[in-house]
Amino acid sequence: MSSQYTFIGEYNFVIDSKKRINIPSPFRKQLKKSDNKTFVVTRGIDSCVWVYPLGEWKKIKDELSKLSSLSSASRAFLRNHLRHANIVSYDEQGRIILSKQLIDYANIGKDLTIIGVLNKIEIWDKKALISHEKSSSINDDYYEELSRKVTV
Amino acid sequence: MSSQYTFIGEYNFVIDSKKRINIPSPFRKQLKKSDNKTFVVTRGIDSCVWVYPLGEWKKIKDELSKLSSLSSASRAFLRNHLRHANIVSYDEQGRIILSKQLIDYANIGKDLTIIGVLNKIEIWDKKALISHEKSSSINDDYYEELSRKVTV
DNA sequence: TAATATAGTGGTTAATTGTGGGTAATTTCC
DNA sequence: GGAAATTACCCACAATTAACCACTATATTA
Repeated sequence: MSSQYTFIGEYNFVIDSKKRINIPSPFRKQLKKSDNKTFVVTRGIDSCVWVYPLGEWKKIKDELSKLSSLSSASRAFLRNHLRHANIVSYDEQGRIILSKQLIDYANIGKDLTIIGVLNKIEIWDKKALISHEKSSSINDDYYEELSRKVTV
Repeated sequence: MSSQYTFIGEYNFVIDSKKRINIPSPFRKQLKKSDNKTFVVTRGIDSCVWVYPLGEWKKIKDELSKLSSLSSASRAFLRNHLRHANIVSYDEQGRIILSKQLIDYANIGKDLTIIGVLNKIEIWDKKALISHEKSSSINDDYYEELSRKVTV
């Protein structure tokens, strides 16, 4: 199940007073017509925000749809994965709006670092990312994540 | 057989003195013309209220009779929950009215948390949800497995 | 190099959303 | 039946959000 998207590179942007965040133009250009200028944003594993193109998120949704509400573990899992997600479209200028919850979660101040991670985009508070890198093993996390992709 | 509805995200609302509850606007916007601004509300399996768009509800009802794969206990369980269903339409402001029975069942006070769970919507008492999260012990292995499956 | 397009950022205005009430119609109860 | 409570159907409004418009800096093209 290979992704059609290849988001790579790093960008430094700012968030404005209306909580609008620019999605780097090279990323937007990769969106399909069917993505309808729409992303799904949610909590990342570290204190960052994950951004998926709508089409990519639909794959996740399809997996989630298979889970039965009769299982309490499934219910808890669904809740935890869905409640922090938002569907957002970008405006004429290419910006999306982040919810206050996600901004708080990722400790987003003014300066951001946006990173392409293959099929998804990560939004970090600039300082938070730096200290996260220092604090230890960002590389481990990525390898961990990559290993998951290859295994499946 | 995936649903046409994709309710996701979390909203914090209040219930007013007339027991009216606002359905988050992004959820209402997903309703089809044929849903006729109408939901079916019923007891959730956890102590929350489940809300289905009318069309989705009909599908679920139909499916239920075909679900021979489920144990009879599960079917009985589900039927029992579906039995307490009410049909409600939302008013000009987008609010539905909850029956006293459902309010009692879900221990609904003033502050609510509404969560989109794909084809249905859950209404929780805010505090009740928090304590439910704390108390419910999830099977870590299973949870881990799910998250591996879903992480794209 | 001048002209043109694009990308990122900032504002203004108009519409929407969530919440609160009021009043008439309906139901419930004695 | 009539009083009391409940429900349905309106109207109001502050706060938030969405839809535009504008400007600057960089890159591209002729």
